[in-house]
Amino acid sequence: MELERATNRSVRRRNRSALLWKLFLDGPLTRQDLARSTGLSQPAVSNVVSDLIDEGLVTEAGVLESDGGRPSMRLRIAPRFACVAGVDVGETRVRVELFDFAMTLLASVEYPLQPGGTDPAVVAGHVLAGIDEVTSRATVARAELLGVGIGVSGVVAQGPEVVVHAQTLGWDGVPLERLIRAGTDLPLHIDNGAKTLGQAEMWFGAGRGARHAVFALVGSGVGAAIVTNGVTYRGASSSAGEWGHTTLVYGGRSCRCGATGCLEAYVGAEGIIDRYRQARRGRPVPGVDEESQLTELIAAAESSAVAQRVLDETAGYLGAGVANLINLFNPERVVLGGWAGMALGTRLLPAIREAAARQALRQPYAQASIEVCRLGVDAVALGAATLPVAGLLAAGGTRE
Amino acid sequence: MELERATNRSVRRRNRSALLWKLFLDGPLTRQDLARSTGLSQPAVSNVVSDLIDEGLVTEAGVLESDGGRPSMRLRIAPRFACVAGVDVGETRVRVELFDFAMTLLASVEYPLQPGGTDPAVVAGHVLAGIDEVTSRATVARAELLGVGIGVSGVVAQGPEVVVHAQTLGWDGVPLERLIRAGTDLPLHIDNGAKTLGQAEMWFGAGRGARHAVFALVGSGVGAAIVTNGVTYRGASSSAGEWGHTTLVYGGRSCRCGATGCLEAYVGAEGIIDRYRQARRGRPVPGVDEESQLTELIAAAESSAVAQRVLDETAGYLGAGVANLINLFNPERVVLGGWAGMALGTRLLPAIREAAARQALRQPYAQASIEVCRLGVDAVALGAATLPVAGLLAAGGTRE
DNA sequence: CCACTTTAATAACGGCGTTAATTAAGCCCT
DNA sequence: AGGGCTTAATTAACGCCGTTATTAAAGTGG
Repeated sequence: MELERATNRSVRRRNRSALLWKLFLDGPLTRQDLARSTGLSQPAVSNVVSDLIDEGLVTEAGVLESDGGRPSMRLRIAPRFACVAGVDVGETRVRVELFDFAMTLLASVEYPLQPGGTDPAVVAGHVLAGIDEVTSRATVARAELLGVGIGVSGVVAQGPEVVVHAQTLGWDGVPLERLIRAGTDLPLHIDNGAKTLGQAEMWFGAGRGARHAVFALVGSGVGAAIVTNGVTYRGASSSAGEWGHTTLVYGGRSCRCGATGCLEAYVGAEGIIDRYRQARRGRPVPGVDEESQLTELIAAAESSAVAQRVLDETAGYLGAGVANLINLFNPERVVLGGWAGMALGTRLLPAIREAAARQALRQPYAQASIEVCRLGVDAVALGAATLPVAGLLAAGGTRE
Repeated sequence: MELERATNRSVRRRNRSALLWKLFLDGPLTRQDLARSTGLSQPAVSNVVSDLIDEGLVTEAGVLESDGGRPSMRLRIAPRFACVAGVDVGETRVRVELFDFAMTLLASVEYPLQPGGTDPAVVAGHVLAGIDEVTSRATVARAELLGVGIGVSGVVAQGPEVVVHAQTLGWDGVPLERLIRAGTDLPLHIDNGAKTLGQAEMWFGAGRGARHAVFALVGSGVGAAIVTNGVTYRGASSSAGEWGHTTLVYGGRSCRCGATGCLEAYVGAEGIIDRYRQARRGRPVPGVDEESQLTELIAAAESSAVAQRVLDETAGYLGAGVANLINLFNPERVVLGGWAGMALGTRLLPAIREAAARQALRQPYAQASIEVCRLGVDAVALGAATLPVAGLLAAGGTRE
């Protein structure tokens, strides 16, 4: 347990934080709303709010209509208070986006990556160039930039210095933080891309309002973000949620991670396409890349029994994988995302639910709804950008 | 996020809680120790401590030697402050234990259960009778009893009223809380037995000092307790950690839960023995119950290649199951427990580690140590008894 | 017995939320 | 237009509680 000590000042910090979170997620709200929902007294709310307004974190935004009685003032997070950058280091591209404090997109750039091995220094260069690019396009000064959040598709090990392991990028122990730090002194928040996407869905998408949710991301790789008690679960070294490499078929297909029977080897885009190829007795699947091949498979399922069977099997594997998440985490919500997950989701959702119902225990299954994500793949950058914001809100709006 | 408001009073409650936890887990300690470790000023510590002493929660316990300077006073949780009862509702017995506030065992009783279907009312009766029995044996008055913690082997769904689903007991939706509540007005804390055992190991056993740990329990059934950030993770309806019914062998052996390929069907005692029986071409395994049959199997492995192979396979399955926990939770520690887990553990640990290393991702695997539990099977009751204590400590020592 | 050291307790101070009482700012009705 | 009513926001008095600075207590060693 090991609680931290509390002082009188920490009371204020905590209440500032509570009001800021509330306004950020549910705003605009009136002082009365805040008092009611937090349980604070009205004077306390007024006091804190007036500080927040003075500091530019919050602004008044028009009065509400009233039918008798003084009309109440709507309060909201000040969009102009600061900006944040969000970066998506994906398998095929680096995408940098700039947001204001209300998470409105101000500008974005994208740098394609060569498939296969990618030089970490090149990626770091793209990140730095991207930040320069979006800030200059939106004419945002360095001082207005609160921080940079970076979502990387791979295992992001937090420690004294963030180190990234990403098989699909050919990275093993890349000190990405150090590489980027060399070019900027902005606060950096580096995290796994699945986790940042989960964060985005949590705040603005299918996760809103849930305390316990699991975001199952299916793309070329397979990962998950686990939100427990409203907070992304990271584990000892921040690599929790590696769902794709859990064993689903003991002794089964070999996976690029070196193990056998991993979920990813069955329901990752590559695995699906490879199973389809095998079902076609080795005939290659038409399409220039995995994305078009998967589209081809889904289209073929309308007429081809073989394609249909492959999809059915995919739903079975995916459903069992989801059932494992439900049994282990007992979430209120399971959200299916990732580009392949979205492509499959709408079509396979009933079959996935059915398979999950078969494999999960009844009680936790009944507690969980299984849905498709709302925000799409670009949400990795949005979620990454929430990291500095979350840090500031949690600290009560004071940059330490 | 939704933080709770903070008031001046909550500062004191929080600091009381911090000092109590510290004393409870690491005591005895001096006021100076407390000030140093919590960061509170010395007067604040003295102030709070003097309240706690007045209220009987803490006692002074002798002075420390000094070589110059006033010797400091050792402080400890007062063992006589209150008592707690811990109950283990297992598959074969109900065990009730009574502890003082320092978790020293004062008395215990055990009531055997008929194998197969068990009447919930009978169990509730045993619990109530057990509480009467241990309190009268230890001559503890009702008012001294802080509460009762109950660990049940099954899914314990927290809600407005606790409901238990336990296949091995033949229970489906049993309102155990209501049944027990009918016979007592003591504060009741009902939880899954694996979780209470994990709690016990966390405070007094193999989990001490870890922030992120997973307790893998293997008995007749298979379960897990997941501790994240020092707190047992419960999920939306408190049924998180149902590791035994995660799919490990897609389409594999059928499990008593109705699904196929569950981990429990392979490494639960029943599953192991059944696999051994099959390997012996159907010849039954000698032994009157699962426990002796498993012992027989382990003994046979010394000379029999068949038995050896069954154990090796068990280690493989178990290792893969542990690898899944490591990939998903990224714990510092994985603790293997349960009666079958302990019987197998010492012998199979190297093979389990090896299998886990094969199936888990390298980075999270390297973060996790895999160990055997320290406290044994009776720790379910001990862990259950910690529940009322944890509640009191978290509330700063005030019964709400 | 006195100098020195370390622990524990007081005292003065300041931050902050709470309740109760005002003040502000609108609607409605005559 | 202007009182009466309602709701929002601010001000005032009060009390809790941790902090720093100071003093008292309780030892050792020469």
